[in-house]
Parts: sequence; C-alpha cells; structure tokens
Amino acid sequence: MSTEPKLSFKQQQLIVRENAIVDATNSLLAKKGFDLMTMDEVAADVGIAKASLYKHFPSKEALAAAAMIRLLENTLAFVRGLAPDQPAIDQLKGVLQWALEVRMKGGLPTLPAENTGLREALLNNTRYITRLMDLNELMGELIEKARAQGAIRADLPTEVVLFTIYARSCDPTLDYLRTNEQYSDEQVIDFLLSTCFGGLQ
Amino acid sequence: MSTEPKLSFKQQQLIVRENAIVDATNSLLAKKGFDLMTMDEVAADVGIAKASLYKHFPSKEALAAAAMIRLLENTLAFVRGLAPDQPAIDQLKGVLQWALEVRMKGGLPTLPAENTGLREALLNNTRYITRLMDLNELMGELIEKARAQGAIRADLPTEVVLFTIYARSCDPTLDYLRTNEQYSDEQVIDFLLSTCFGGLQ
DNA sequence: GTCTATACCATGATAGAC
DNA sequence: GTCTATCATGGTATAGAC
Repeated sequence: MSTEPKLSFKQQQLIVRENAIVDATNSLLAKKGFDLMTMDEVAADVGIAKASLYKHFPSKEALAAAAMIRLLENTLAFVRGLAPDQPAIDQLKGVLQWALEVRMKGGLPTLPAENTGLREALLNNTRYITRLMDLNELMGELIEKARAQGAIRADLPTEVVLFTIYARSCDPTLDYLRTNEQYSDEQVIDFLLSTCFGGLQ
Repeated sequence: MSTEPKLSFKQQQLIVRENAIVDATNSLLAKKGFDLMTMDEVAADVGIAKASLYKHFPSKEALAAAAMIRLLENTLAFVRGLAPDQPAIDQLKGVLQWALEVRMKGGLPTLPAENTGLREALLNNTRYITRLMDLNELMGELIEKARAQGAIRADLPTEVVLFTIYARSCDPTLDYLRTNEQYSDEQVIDFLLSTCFGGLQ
C-alpha cells in the first residue's frame, strides 16, 4: 500500500513483531473462539510476556479486532482482484471458495459469532465497520449483476443472498465433515459450494 | 412418558422447580451462549439463590446439558409425530421449519457452537449422545427416502444433507435478517427454507 | 432445599525494574 | 519495549446455618 521506502530498522522490527502477534491471535481465535482464547496463550504462542502484548494492543478486544480487520482487508483485496469480465455468479462462487479455503488452512470465519463478546467490540470499531461496509457494497453489486444475468433467483433480496453467502463461509458443516475424515478438503468445499448455490433438491 | 399416577406433592414441586430452572437456562443460553451465561443470572432469573441451583444440577455444564437434552427430545417427538405418508422431502422441510420457529421464539439452536466449552461436555454426556444418534438415524432414513423419491440430489451423501439441514437450523442469517426488521418472521423462515433446499440459483 | 457468606481460581490488565 | 511479579475482577462452586 504505502510506498515510503525508508522505515527505520526499529519500525520494521515492530511491524514484524505485531504481525507475529496477529498471526497467533488469528490461529487461536479460529481454534477456540474469542471467549475461550486467553491472553496468556497468545503471549506464550508468540513467545513474549503478556505485559509486552499490552504494549502493542491495549485490550483483548482490540487485538482480536486487529485480526478480524486483517481478514476483512484480505477479503477485500481478493474481491477487488477478481476478473471483472467473468460471469458475476462465478465471481461470487470464487469468493466463497476462497473464504472456505482460508478457513481450511486455519483461518478465521468471515463473520464473528453472535454470542461472543467480540461482536459488540467490533460494532464500535469504525475501522472494522468501514471495511465491512465496503465489502458489503462490492458483494451487493456482484449479486445484483448476477441476478440481472439470470444466475440468481429473482425472488431473493440482495440482502438475503449476501447473508446466506457470509453464513455459508462460517458453516459448521465444514468442521463436521472434516472430523469425519471421509472426504478430502476439496470435496468438502465442493459440497458446501454446491449446496449453497444449488440447494439440496 | 411414565404412567405412574402418584407422585408425592414434594416430587411434583421438585419437577416444577427444575422445569423453571431449565426454562431460564434455555432462554439465557439462546441469548448469550454458554460461555457468557453465568450461574448468577440463571439463579436471579429463576428467583432462587445460586447455591440452590447447585442442589439441582451439579455444574454449569450439567445444567446446560439438561436444556440441550430437552430440546433434542422435543425434536425427536416432533419427528416421530410427522405424517409418515407425506412425501419425505416435505417432512424434512417440516423439521427445519419447526426448528427455525422454535429458535424464533427464543429457543436454542439445535447444535452447540464449535468453539464453546459446552461442546466437550455434551460429547461426554451419554444421554445426550444417545438422543442425538436416535435423531440422526430418523433423519437419515428420511433423507434416503427423499432421495429415492427423486426429491434430493443423488450426488450428495446422506451425511452432507444431514449436516446441511442441522447447520441451517442454527444459521446466523436468521439473526441478521431479524435485526433488520424488514421482513416478517414468516418471510425470514421462508427465505431460509427455500435457500436451503432450492439454493441461490 | 433454601438462604448468606465465602473459598478459590482463572484471567484481563498493570506496576515498576531494566 | 521487554521482563517478573502482582493486582483486581468476576465467576464457579461450597460451607454451614436455618
């Protein structure tokens, strides 16, 4: 993004360190969720003392929000990088597939769960909300384009389609099918994609 | 179920009290989730002291399990009461619709969230597991019948269909659409049912 | 079996030396 | 900015009187 060439060594070090912290947070958040993740664990995972964590991030909420914001920005970058001449419906499928692949590799679900302390914190985080609204707008345009092209049912409001795709990216079915070890990761993703867009019937 | 006619007054009182406790647990569990629900809240909601709670249920996990088991047993009763001559696909839709209506009225989602302390406790609760396996079997039979009748895609394993329906009964889309207040409860349920079985396309 | 009061512990957050 | 050591809070669970 920024093109300033000269960051002091100390500044670079700081960025690397903070990335490592967010990485650990990301992983723990995906594995245990916000409420069950402890700051002790994050610190231990990064290999620093807990007090040092608080020099970088003022609270558990802020730390988790940083991880969620990074995910959202990656998602935005992916959506902006989609081939614009591709059929809109294929672009939408590509977004969901990408989100599911991220989750398979230990990433976070796109949306925060409802019953978690994190949700309220995120709603008060303007940076997060801004990114989310940007994503909603981009996705909304794709959905309307796909509908105009006859690839999405006309009786479904844009909003319903949008939430349905978001929800599918967090679908617990992924975890259930994976613990079975009966299907490959690719198959599981195919199942989720095809049931989301094509339905069960 | 049991047909013994004579329960002492004290025993009846006990049952009523425990039902009230499970009611409160159910409601709080639906609203805040397992980790954020506190025993103080449950006690306050019922109108008894926290210590009294522990005379009825030995732990928070056991209390939450009781609520989940009651939900499972209600679900089983509903499935067993379905008209057997109805097309299997309609019976499946009926189950999902019923589960969504329960949730709308402040009930619990059918499955526990992954990242919650409750999940592990439930996996060690034989009573819960037994009920869950019973339900899985009944639903599995319905799914296979529906597939034989050509109403379910032949390329989807029974397991995938089963989990997809379960997951849909816990779908966060319901909450998101409801906070919008743009659609009636019936409309929201219709959206969820039709996207689940019919897909987005 | 209900209450009040409390033990006990996990965990988010800080103090203060280096 | 990192550490060790500590505080403060809140929440599960229990003791003991009635």
